[in-house]
Amino acid sequence: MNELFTRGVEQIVGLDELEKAIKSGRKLRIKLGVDPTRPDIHLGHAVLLRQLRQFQDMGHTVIFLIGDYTSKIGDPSGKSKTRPILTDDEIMFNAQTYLDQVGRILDIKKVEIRRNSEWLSKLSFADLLKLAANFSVAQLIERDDFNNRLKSGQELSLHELLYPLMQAYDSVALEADVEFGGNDQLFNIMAGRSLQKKMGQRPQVVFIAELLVGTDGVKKMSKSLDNYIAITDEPVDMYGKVMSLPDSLIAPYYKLCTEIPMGVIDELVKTLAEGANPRDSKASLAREIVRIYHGEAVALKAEAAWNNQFREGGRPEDIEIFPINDAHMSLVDLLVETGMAASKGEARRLIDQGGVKLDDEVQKPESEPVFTTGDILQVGKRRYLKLKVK
RNA sequence: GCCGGGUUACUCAAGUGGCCAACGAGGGCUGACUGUAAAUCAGCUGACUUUCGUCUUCGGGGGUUCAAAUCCCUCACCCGGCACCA
Repeated sequence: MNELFTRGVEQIVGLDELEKAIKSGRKLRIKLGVDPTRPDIHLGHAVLLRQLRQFQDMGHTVIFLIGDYTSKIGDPSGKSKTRPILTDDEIMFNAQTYLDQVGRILDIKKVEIRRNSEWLSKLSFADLLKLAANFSVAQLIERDDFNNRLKSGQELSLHELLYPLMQAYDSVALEADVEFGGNDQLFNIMAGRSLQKKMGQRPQVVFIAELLVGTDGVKKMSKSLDNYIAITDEPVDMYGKVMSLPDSLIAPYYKLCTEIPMGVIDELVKTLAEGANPRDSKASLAREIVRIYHGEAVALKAEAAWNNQFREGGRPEDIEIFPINDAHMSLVDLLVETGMAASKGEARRLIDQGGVKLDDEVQKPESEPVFTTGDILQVGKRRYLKLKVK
């Protein structure tokens, strides 16, 4: 219970209010807003979603707010550029994909799903002006991204300036008690808190989740940086991506991505510091994470497959079969035809560099193999094809 | 509408008439090493060609020149500023 307010939490504004409310047994309305721009949910999002799940299990109501209206504007959060405006179809598609994935973590049947077009589309211009009167320009441009853009002479549209206002109004419309978000959402969520106050509502508690560092070990996990582990990743990929993490991320990932008790994690960190092999703890981390999203049996299987392929240098179990017509075709052509190389030039390069194997035998530029059914073509460390001569 | 700046390969970014298939960085790929798909090191990273070499590429189109990413004209888009309109 105590961990609920600390583990994976960067900041809570209104912690006292939250504790009191929970003690009183009141059912809380917890808002999570999403701009349905990119559909892949990854472990970084999961930190927050899993926290929500805990609240949900305590009987509180999670409100999943799809920013269908606001996404037509484009949230400026963390963006140096104005986002493109999405079409209705794209929004609907992304939102559905999002919901499907969220269902792996939250009990989606108990989630209240709302769209902010429900109320935002009904606001008149006069309503908007009234709302806008609650904020000063100085307050809005205080925000970092806005400020930076102004200073560096970049474009900042008026409609973007209004974004925090709309998100704040969402909280009013939903009568949210708590709003969740990453730290890039701090400003917007705070705006909601103060607008609620001004409009005579109980101000929402601001719950900011900790950021998860991506697989590169440096930047925050995000799809656009391609350093993410999606919760829909194939088990073996998921396992492998965790194994490829820099050792320094073992503890943070245990803390943010699993429910292993903190005491156990601290113990683990200690043994690592004393020289234990990080691989072993990383392997159990990988297994645990795969287990959460795919189940125990699959996790064990993924581990076995990964060990076989990468630790023991074996082949993966299921190799795709590629049919070829001519057993005497050149290796270069074969590589291009199978898609292992994008061009003949690239195929030659791969061969020159010793990256192409046929049945475990490194192929030299001058070799002219004759292919037979069942031959295993390998490019690099992890691309395999089984040939089938017609 | 006017003035100025910009548009270069996956991304950022150098290059201002021939030495440019185009510096550099990131990314990607391959190899070595490793507990690892990490870190580090090395090589590669437009297409065709065994090699010599040939061809296409620097926002689009047109032109000048023996020769253009580089000069001129024109069009499109982006960024500033100014003006016009309120």
